[in-house]
Amino acid sequence: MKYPEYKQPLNYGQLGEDILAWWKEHGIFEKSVSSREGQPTFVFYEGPPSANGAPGIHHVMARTVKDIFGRYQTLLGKQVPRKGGWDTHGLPIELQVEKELGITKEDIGKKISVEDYNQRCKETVMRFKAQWDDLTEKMGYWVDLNDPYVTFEPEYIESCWALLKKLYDKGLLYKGYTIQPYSPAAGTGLSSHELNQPGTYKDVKDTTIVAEFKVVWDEKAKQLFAGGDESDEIFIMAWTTTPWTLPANTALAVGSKIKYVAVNTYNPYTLKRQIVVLAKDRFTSFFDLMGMEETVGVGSHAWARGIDPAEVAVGNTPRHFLLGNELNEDQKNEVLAKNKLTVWEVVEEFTGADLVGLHYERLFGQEAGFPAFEGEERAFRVIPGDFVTTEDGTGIVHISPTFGADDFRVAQQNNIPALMVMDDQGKLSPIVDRTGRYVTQMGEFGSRWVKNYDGHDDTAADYRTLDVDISVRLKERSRAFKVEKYEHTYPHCWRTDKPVLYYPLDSWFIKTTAVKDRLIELNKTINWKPESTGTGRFGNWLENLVDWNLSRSRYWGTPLPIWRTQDRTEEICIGSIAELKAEIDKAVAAEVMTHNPYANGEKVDLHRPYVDDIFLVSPTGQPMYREPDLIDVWFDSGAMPYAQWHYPLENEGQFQKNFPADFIAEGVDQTRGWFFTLHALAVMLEDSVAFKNVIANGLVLDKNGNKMSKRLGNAVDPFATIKQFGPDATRWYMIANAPPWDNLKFDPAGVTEVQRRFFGTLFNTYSFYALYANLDEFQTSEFDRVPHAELSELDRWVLSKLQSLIVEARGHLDNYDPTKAARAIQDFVTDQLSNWYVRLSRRRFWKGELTQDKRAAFETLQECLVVVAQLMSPIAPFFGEWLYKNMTDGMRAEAVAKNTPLAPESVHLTLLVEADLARIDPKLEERMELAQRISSLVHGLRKKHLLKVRQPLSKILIPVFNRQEERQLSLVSEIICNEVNIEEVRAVIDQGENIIYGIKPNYKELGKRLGKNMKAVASMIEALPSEIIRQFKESGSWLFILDSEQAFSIPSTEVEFFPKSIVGFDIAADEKVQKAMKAFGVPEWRVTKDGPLTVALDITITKELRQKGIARELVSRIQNLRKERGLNINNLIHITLANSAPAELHEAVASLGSYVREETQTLSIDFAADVNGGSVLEFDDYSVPVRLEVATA
RNA sequence: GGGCUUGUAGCUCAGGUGGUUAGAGCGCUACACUGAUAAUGUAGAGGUCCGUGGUUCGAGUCCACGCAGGCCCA
Repeated sequence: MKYPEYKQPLNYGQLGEDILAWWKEHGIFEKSVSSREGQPTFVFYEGPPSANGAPGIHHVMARTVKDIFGRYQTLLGKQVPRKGGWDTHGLPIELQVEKELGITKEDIGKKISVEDYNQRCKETVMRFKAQWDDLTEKMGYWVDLNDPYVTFEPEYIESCWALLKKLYDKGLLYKGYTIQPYSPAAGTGLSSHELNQPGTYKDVKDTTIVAEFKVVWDEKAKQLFAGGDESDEIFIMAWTTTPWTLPANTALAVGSKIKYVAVNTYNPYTLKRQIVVLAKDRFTSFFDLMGMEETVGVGSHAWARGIDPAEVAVGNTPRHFLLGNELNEDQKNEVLAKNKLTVWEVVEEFTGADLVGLHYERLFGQEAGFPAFEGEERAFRVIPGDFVTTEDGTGIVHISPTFGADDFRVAQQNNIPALMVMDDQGKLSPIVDRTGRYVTQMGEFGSRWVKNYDGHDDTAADYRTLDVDISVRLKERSRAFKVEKYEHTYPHCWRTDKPVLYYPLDSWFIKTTAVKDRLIELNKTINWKPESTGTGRFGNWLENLVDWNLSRSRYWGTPLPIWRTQDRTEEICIGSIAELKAEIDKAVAAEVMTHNPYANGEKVDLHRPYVDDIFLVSPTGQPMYREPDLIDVWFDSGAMPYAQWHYPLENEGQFQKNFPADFIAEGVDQTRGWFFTLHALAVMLEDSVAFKNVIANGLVLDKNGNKMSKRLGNAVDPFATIKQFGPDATRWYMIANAPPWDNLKFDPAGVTEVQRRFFGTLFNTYSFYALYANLDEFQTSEFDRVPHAELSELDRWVLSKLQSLIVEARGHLDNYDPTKAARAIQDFVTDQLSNWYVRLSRRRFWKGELTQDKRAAFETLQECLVVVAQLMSPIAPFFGEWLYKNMTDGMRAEAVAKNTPLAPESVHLTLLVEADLARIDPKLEERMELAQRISSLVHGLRKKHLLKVRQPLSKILIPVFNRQEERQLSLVSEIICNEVNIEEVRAVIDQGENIIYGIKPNYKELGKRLGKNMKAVASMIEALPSEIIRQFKESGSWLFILDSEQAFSIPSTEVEFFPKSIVGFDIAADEKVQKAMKAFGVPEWRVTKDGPLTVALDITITKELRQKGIARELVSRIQNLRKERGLNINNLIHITLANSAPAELHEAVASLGSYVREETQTLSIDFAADVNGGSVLEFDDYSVPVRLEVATA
């Protein structure tokens, strides 16, 4: 059986399709799982994509990463089940449906029933499934598409319910509130989508206030204001555009790194002396520098004309000597002469972190008739807030946890209570009710509207907003620093045009904070690629964890399985369909429901609206209604380890076997999505990680680094790409070009390059092998091979490199670094295998009979190709398969009969070779590298001095340091000779005085020991004359005296010696001198060096060499002629050259004719007067007519 | 605004623990080679290693502060 041969260029797209068809026909994917039955499992979780849009090129990237490790682990012998999945719920689908129907959320239940709406969602969500499946196949992503989990199926939802109930039973599911945009006028919450409608943000003029919060003079305050005492009234200033939230204030937030100052000054309204605290950067917004230009700091001060500091100096501590407590009328006018305060003195400076922990007095306390509240003792503290800036205000933010999302979050993190009061029904509520007015308990402001929600004529002269009244009260009490109208943009309800409030609305939560420490602890056991995503992005997220808000007020999703009585005293969490049915039966019995809709085994749909029509009955006989929320879709996907098996309702064994995952991979944008929900649920439900290894891959951008979008037209079509370049080049490019976790700039030119450089080279190498193996009708066998010890130096070298490659590639893949693996494979194939091994071995493949040496060459190359096929197959599954099959199909029958490693019909069913460490020979690899470097240097010399490679030269001379190096060199000298066409490599060993050395300090060693004296000593070393260098080298150390003071003995290990010249010729010698010497028969040398390696080339061309050169020229010309004529490699020919050829050609044929004939498959070379009808051979200096005749066989 | 991340040749990327000449591939230019030939070899041009400070005898590498791009969060 012959090795298949192919025409150039290979059609890679077609190759992909052919292999795909073959896989399908032979069920290779199924076999790759079933053939590993009983072996250890490698668990992989598929992060479910949503099929409501067409797949893009970035999906090819993400799925290549996933696919690589499934295939790789299969090669290692593990069983890798890959259950596919679809994410089907969520807002994007709802929005798409609404867009297509031309409706809004408002219309649901009116223009369209919830039932029809959800039906439409269900149809929409799988619309692109066929395209997805198609891409999955074509790109070679192996995942089970026949039995995927689908999140909208009743069994899946039921599992989610069961898990929710588990959490509920553990007390981890509770109802609380979050701060959301709320329209009191419409009485409804607004989604961020609604808030982003055009025209909702409007410019409005509001009363704003810089309020003053009085610091409590406790230990912390004493520490911070060391120079002050209790009589100094110290205030923290905070600005707000919503003064109505001030009575709900419970904390003040500062930026930890922001600098703050305390300023001794006067209250602008009451003119009482006071110390105020604000951000240093905001100082000049409130205080006039009075002509000072320097930056303010402690001790900076200014006072207005007419105020003599001595006159007012009655302060009782040294810090306050400038300002007195009272001002006379003139002074008051001075202080207020400008919009900013003109009398001030900076007394302290600190960072926000210093301020944290200060206590202050409640602005509207019980003494003023405002209500007490729960947790009050924990309130009124300064806390850090990451959102604090110094762009406006005072650099200190007033926190009211009930009326701001940041406020709420930062309060929760710092254990700050919200100010809640009991409403009429005995329920805790914020100080503003749902209609937008203060609750009655709010003292003098009770029942006031916080904004104009009741339709007052706000242009009337007597109209006073609550904001204004609160500000007036604060001014009177010396608690206001600045009150002014301020224009800013503020969101408004798109339906009522009234201002939106940020308001606490009911929500269900999972108490993730209860397991925060465990989440953090277990996260540390996860192998994140890249590590920084785990420690940084994910780790920080866990450190700042808040409870998981599950509630979504939507239609298409998993409903919350909780039913409650109207008075909220009784509730039930349903954990299964069976339980639901049982509860319905009870409800029917109690006549809460008329009948059980599931009684007769009808198909259960747990979506809305069906579940909303189910009413249950409480133990006390009250009817119970379902909490109307849906749950966060991220719960769906985070629940897939359980719900994909319908666990915990069944399949416990399946679940246990597949939990946790060994490996998952998704985009880095999933960090707080899927990665988190998987982790959170696993920790809460199983006290375990959900995945042990994870790759968080980056984005795929266009070639200019811009995000791809259909709108911009720069999106790359994955189908077209795969068709054009084939799946393998596409995958290989994506993996080899940049690590998956970096963003990839997708440039089709890069795919072309990969195709040419890597796949093209590999294909050429295969074609080369196939061509000559077929000519010799050679077929490798797994047995009966040339013993390793009898292989040539080059064979053993490439096999050593191959073993090193196996070690390296496996190591990288074990470490989840496919990029390094791909690059290592690529470098081996292009640089080592093709450009060195094959190039230098070509003759062995085509020359003569099938000798042992030729067999050795075939077997070596065969082994390399088969191993490369295996190693590359996880990344380039189609080409790897193609190469494997081409290389081994002819051996299959025997392999199957003897059950050898090559028995599997597909590379993806094989077991990956282990490196044979005994075949790794570091010395051999080292000397081959030496040969490569020397060859490169000689090529360089030839090029520089216009000496064609075809012209043989007699020798090169290489100085070596010792016998060991000499031996290394001698072992590869033949290879060097062949490669650069010279006849001898001569090593010159240091024997006495024949080599002159240069010297270079080893800065690393020297610097370590000498420190700052290093430079001086180094320059002394460099200045050493060559006689001293020789003595230094021989004695092993040398003494250097610095400034006649310090002596340093430098051992030879701290310097490097290198051969500078060899006695007999000199690197530095002028070429003219050399030419003169040539006249006296001295060989002419050309010398070059690279680091410690020096090469001298004898460029003398003797008559004999000249003849050999001509013979080679002749061979080359005849070969060209053969090719021109389209002759086959095994055609024999006769050559007739014109008599007119120069004498040297006659002589060359006479002396080297047999060599020429052998090289060119020529039976005879003759000279004749007449070669009519022939061609012309063009030599450098002349041309010769020639006639070529094909010998008849 | 915060967290994370990236910034090295025209382009895509390498550059353990700091060490004095910063590399590769592609592209470009020139030359060479020619039974793997739409391949290959050699050489050349091409760099403020994002910037500014600092640590150090010595910084692409370590530290601080910035700038620019990206992602997530607000």
